[in-house]
Amino acid sequence: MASDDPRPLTLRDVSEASGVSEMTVSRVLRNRGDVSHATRERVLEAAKTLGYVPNKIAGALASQRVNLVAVIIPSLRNMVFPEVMAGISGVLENTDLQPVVGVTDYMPEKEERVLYEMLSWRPSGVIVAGLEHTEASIAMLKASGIPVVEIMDTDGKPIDCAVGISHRRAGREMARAILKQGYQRIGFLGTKMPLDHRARKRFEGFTEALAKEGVEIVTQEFYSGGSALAKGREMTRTMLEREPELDFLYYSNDMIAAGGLMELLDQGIDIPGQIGIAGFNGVELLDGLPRRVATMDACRSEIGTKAAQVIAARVENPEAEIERIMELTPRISYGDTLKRR
Amino acid sequence: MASDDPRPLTLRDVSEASGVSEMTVSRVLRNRGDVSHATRERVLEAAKTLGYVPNKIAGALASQRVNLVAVIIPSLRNMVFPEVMAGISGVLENTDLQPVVGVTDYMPEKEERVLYEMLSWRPSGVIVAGLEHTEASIAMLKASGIPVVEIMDTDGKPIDCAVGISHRRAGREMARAILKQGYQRIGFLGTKMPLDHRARKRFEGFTEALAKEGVEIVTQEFYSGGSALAKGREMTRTMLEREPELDFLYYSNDMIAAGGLMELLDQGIDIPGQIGIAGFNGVELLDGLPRRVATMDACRSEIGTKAAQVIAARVENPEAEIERIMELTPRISYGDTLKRR
DNA sequence: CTGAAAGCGCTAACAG
DNA sequence: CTGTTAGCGCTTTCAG
Repeated sequence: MASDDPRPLTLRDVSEASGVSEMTVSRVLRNRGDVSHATRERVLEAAKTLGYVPNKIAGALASQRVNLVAVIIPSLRNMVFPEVMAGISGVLENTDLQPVVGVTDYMPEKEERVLYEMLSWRPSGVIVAGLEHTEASIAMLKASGIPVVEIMDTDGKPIDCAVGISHRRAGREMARAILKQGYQRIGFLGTKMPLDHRARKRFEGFTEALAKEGVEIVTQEFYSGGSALAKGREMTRTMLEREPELDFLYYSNDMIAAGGLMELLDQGIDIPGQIGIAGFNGVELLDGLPRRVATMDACRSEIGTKAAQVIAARVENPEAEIERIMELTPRISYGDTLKRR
Repeated sequence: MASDDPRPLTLRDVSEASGVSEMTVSRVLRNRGDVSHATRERVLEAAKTLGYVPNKIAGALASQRVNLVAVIIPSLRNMVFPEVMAGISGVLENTDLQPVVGVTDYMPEKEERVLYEMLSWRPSGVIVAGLEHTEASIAMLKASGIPVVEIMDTDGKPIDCAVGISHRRAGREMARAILKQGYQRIGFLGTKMPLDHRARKRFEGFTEALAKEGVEIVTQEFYSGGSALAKGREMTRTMLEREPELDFLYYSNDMIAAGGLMELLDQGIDIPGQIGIAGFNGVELLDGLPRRVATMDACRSEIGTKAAQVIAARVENPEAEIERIMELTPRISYGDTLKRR
């Protein structure tokens, strides 16, 4: 323990120290209602010297208001989510709302637990990644009566409202861009994550758009765990050994694409002439690589920003109109690894 | 709103629905005290069909117990911190404690605000990065009467206790290793972050150990913002143009070291013969690079684990002995970029 | 095994 | 401008 005083300070202590009623002390500390300058100073002085920190638990219970926004995401290790968080924080910093993060590790049951835990603090709103949840999670969210924004994905039916991109469309567009440049023998490299619905949807959109042009993926490879860069490299090597005729590699994220780039360069393969590659996310990291890998921006920061704005607006005015689906449009960045005529 | 019922459910609703007193319902829901099987079933049934989520705010106020651990870190964008978080979560998942993250952006005043905000929820413990805090922050932590673990750094005086590594020592050891391999004309590349005390301490330890052998850094370069990989590359190019005679580059983190590696390889420089390089942190990302960059493990995960264990133990038993400074010992990984005789 | 009463520390709603 | 009175929804404590 940093101190041995067993009892934390209360409003009453400040009240006694300053000779002002608890109620007035409370007013001063919250900047609510009119308080004379003199009293205010006395209270502030007393609070400061005592080192009083208000008890939000009691405050929240009494006022029935909690300035917390629950943010539920699959992981913090994937840079995508910290970037979304940054967008959210940026907006909430200008309000009196505060984000609280929960991590699900892509597990629906864990999401359910985290959600239950979070909702039991009666937050003012929830931002949750994805549109796929357990029935119980959906029931809880619906019953909570607070604004819920599902983020990152718009391919599905939101509980309340959604901000994101269509991953199916993203996959389709990348497929079209690749075909348009004349690539024909395409391999896919991704994560072994049945529960990463967004990756799955991109894959589905991708194969679907290829199929429409009569093209099929030649081969595919999936990984899980480990350094994404190393895995991207390994999978690329394996895949090329098996299918030397490939002329394009589509990676489900930029990190493995970067690993693939390393491998191809090592092998002295001409990019994008002999083989083209593309990833997904538009991560900043790519900037320093020997080639600018083609990718598609996932609009991470905008999604965070928009989601937080929606929550803030709804908290401000619960009657506000709601737009069910806010779809952002990612753009392809061709870089140097997807040839352009 | 996901629902239009204005009033969230209370224990009383479950009590009425099940015909059992609120007190007994509370017992069932918390698994406390003996309740007959029959009553328990009735209560659980009622709670489930109603979709009741307990109100922790009220519970915490009444019981004077909050199962939250405040974790205060400078940033989520630097992979180091998510990894520490993972260590913390891993331990806390087996307790009834829950981490709540606050981000300071390396700003002492923001740390103070975040801390105030967090402490006002009366958490059971605090884990905070670094040993440098504002006076007010220190006062708050001391007055809180809860366990405080300062992490990542042990070069200084902890408020309560600390778990980390000595960055000064880390810098010194790397300097010795470099000198020992015969490198003499050394450049330093780092972040322009006066407030990143750990980076500063590493730098100080580094130059100090060089000085002891009569060696001085030939040149240095600092960056801020942008893609670390790209910056590492740029700084390296700039530095080599200015000082072509350099034979070693010490980078303050692995990302910029990786960027540097890219640049050196591009220029066809022999690594580690003509120029050796080293970074810091031991990030997983390095695994996929064309060369294994020399680095030093920052013990990120262990720090998180240990810190959480300390908190859990102290919450369990507030009288427990405390070890003021728990210093972990990072090891140099030579990789392929720091020659070994 | 179950229930009734009394708060936890704060704020809403009134009175002055 | 300041104070008083009732709770917020739960748990603690003590009686059955």
